Amino acid sequence: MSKINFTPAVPVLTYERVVEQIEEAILSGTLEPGQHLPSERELVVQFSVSRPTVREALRVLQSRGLIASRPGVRTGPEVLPLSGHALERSFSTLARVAALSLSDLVQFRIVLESSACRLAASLHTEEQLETMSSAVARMEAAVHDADLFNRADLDFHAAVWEASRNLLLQTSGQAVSSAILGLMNDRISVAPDPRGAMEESAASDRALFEAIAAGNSPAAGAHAQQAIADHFKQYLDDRGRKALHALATNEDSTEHSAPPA
Amino acid sequence: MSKINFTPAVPVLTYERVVEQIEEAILSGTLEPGQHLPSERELVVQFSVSRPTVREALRVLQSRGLIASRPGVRTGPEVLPLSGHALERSFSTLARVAALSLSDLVQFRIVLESSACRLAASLHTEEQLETMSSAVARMEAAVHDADLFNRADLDFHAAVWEASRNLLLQTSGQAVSSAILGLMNDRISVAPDPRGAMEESAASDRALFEAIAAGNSPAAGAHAQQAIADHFKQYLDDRGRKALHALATNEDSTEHSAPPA
DNA sequence: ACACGTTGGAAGGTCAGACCAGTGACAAAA
DNA sequence: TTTTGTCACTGGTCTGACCTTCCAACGTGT
Repeated sequence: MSKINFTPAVPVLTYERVVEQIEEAILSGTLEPGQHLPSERELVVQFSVSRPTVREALRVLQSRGLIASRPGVRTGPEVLPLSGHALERSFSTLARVAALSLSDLVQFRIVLESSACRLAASLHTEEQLETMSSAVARMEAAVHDADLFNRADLDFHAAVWEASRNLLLQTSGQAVSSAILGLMNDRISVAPDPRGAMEESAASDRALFEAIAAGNSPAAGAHAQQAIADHFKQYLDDRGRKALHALATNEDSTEHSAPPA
Repeated sequence: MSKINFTPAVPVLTYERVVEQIEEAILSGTLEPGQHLPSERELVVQFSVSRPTVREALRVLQSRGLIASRPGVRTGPEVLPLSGHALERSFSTLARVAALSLSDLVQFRIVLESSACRLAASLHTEEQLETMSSAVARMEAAVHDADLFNRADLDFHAAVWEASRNLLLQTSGQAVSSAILGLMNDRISVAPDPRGAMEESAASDRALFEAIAAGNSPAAGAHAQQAIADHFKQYLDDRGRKALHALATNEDSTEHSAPPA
């Protein structure tokens, strides 16, 4: 009556064991970002495997964004700081294959960013508020220069993400934003009315900033949702628009300060 | 004074070009899940590169969850259906390194799952409602059997994710849930009071189900948030608890139906 | 005619050894 | 001191080989 459950005796691939050991060393902090792995030939000796095996392992780690290697550098492959790069690629891949899901992607971003804004309103520091304030000011001053404007816009949103104090939310949000940008660039390239769009965008970011600064979480969340929905409305399908009502914080909370039409 | 700008003549790695071509074929649908790539030796001929190069490319695609290869099979590497596996790994990796972020992970799940419940309340189909209903009933009938109970619990949540009608939300949510489970297993293994916990869990899922069935999005979102916060309260840090108030739908919307204490 | 064991070839996994094109530190030359 | 050239070593790629595993076709025996 003993409940022994034998586990399948799956063969363990050699390169996988190399991956595991190196990954463990990186994730556990034994190898910190900026440090370097031994050279491939040295790893061959240490793991007692052949160079192709080591290289396959390094390729896998590379594709996971954990290391980077360049030919000629004498210090060996470098351990990278952990980034959302792999996460972003996963989002893009999923978005591309899941049929017609730019709408889903936008909806997802609304969920993430409005939550981040709620959190930011509640948890922000003075310093982060400074950063946001300066970024919004730079946006308003740069409606004539799309390049400067976009940079300030990115800075503002980055500050909001950071103020949410949730690294996972921050990384996922930025990854999904990048994924949206990437897919949009594949379909449409220019905005019809740059100047007007920038002014609208700056105004909505200003309103969002003030809600965050005031610590008004529901208003901040509502503003973020409205801003994203306006900005990407051409990409939302019927279901996406219907979903907005379900996501609205409460029956009428989006109306206590009308955003610019 | 001409403005010629030479672009950097970066070397393009051979295996990367192989990856790009195969990935493009898969993502564009030319190669569908279940189909097979040519064998490694055949790819060597088609790409005019050596076998190690082909193998490195295949390893990368494999680590991205796009293909799978087994020795001996005569049909070549198989194209896999796209899954959130890579996404889940990304979440787990991020969660593991971002210091002490089980709290962040739980917070993130609250954001995703409460949004999914809001959407599910608004967009569910009759069939999905059936599935949820049956799953909740099975949970209530299985408080004596942890195994059966957990399976029904998973079924219920899977149905909710599916009813959100957002594949990205669904995949991310399930990925983050799996990541939480994985990390919890590393830290603590048994619940102190299985029976009581199961009854509580069943009751809160029942309440959640009724809110969804009634199409009450705010209530569904609030129930989900409360349920997850209760279930993982031991993993939430101070900031996480404070954040709950910011995420609460509105000043008092969580109180119009008191969840079980 | 059917079922069953055998077997050969093809697949992926691994290895050893080699060459090339970069890199970077150091020494020689201006 | 600054520039230039050298050279050892790196990663990128290739060749060719061997092993184990798998599967399909074959040839048995019933």
